[in-house]
Amino acid sequence: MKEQIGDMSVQDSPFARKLSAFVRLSKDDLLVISDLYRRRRDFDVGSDMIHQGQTNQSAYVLASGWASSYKILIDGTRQIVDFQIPGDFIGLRSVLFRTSDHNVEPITPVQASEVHQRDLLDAFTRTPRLATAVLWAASRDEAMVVEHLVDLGRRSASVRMAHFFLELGARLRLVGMANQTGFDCPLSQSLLADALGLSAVHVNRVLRELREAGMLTFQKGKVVYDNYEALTEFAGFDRNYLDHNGPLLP
Amino acid sequence: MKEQIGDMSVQDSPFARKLSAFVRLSKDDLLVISDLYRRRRDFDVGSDMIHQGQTNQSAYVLASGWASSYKILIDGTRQIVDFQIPGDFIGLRSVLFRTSDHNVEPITPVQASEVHQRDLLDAFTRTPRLATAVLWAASRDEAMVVEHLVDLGRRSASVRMAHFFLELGARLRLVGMANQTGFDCPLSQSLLADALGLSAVHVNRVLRELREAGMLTFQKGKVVYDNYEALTEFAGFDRNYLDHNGPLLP
DNA sequence: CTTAGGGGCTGATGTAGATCAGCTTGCCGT
DNA sequence: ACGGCAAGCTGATCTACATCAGCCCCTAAG
Repeated sequence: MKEQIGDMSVQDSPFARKLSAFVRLSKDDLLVISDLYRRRRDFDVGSDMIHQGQTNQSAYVLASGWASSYKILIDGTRQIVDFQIPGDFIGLRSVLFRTSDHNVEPITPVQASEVHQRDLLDAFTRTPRLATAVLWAASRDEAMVVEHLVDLGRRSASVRMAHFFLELGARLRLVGMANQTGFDCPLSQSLLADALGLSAVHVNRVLRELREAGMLTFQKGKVVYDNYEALTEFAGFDRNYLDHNGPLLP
Repeated sequence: MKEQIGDMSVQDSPFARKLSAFVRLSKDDLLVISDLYRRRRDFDVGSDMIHQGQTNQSAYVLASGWASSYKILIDGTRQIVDFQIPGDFIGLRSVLFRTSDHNVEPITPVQASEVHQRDLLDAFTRTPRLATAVLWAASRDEAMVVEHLVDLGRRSASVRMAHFFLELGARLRLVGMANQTGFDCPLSQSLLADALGLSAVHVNRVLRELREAGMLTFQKGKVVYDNYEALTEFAGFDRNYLDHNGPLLP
């Protein structure tokens, strides 16, 4: 049971797969990971996984389902910082800082492995490569946040939207949940609004715009790339911005 | 010479000081750091330290001066992601990803220690605590980027500006370059504009607004908090958002 | 079957901030 | 001792998006 996650072995879990992409992990490393991985938990929509201000929080690795991490402002509005999909690490900062600076909420029912602070830090000292791997993963997340920052600062609503769906598609493809033609997407228009810094009304109009321009359709929980070429062109999307050419540590 | 940086010992360098704040570092750890720290380089305004797309970049630790990291868009506009002040790590992502996803440019003449990719990764395997420390520092940077994201997504220009100067002041205070009354600030209004996602014209008006409201004055390279209380209130600034209550690893 | 609530959708109106245009000041090089 | 040029500053106009208001449709609960 220790090396098995549901019916797949550790090496095949999205998380280990993602880490292996940039730091080659030994059998021992994988064992340490599988140990971290033991505790499975389920969350329903509406029950926060992590929330702002709370201390001594665990982190999680998402096994299935989608989540969103966000911040609430004094005036009640919120800004979604990112969506999490299977394989993503959740709440790393709330572990490292001891008190969480953001919320994480399931968008669909979620299965996740709980990782305790102590276990994580122990694992780092025992297997330094893992620490490097997690640093890498954290940096990749930061790169995405930076890209979102640029979106909000300097791109128009429609370009922003296009960029968002291209990035999301690229991420989902890495875990086999999307292909060139599109993907299933459980996000509502108001979630999109909170992520893109727009009003829900405007999200609706922009989606129509993209649809009528024959570039992308998002309806009934499905995203379809009607013209991938035109869309990447329109968004100025760097198509290999999530590829990082091979393992860093051999 | 090895344990001395200029005229101060390693433990006193802003970088080591920052890291020590959250991971207690042994004498050995400090030695490894001082070794990383050897290579000193100077940069003038106008000569990029790091630029987008370039591979096999070094990282740097800023010893003196200010820098800005930014991205350029296809249409020529740019978005500044963050400013770096002494003690800050620069270009970590460009080392971990092997090719840089952003630019870094000095704002004032800069002195920095160059850190080679190999040395950094070696240091991680030799002293796992250092890896954890750097992970922590990277996460702290991410937290700031997230805060900027919220700024751009959901805060008005004036609140954004107020928040920016409060955060900057807090960071500068950590390295002894500011106090409660204000600090020296080499940023131009158009740099502010590129950082806050505004036009230079609007930055000017917002600065006037804050000044006339008696909250903050930024003129002739000096920031003065005219009414710190009112300002934090106005910005909804969490005054301990960069404190992370003591070392993570004892 | 009826209703209540959430998501999507649309038109009308309002506004924060961009853009354009120009003017002033200080600074740097010749 | 003068031109050039970046930084700051200001007024007038324009526009991308928000806000407000209301409709339809679907599902879930009574």
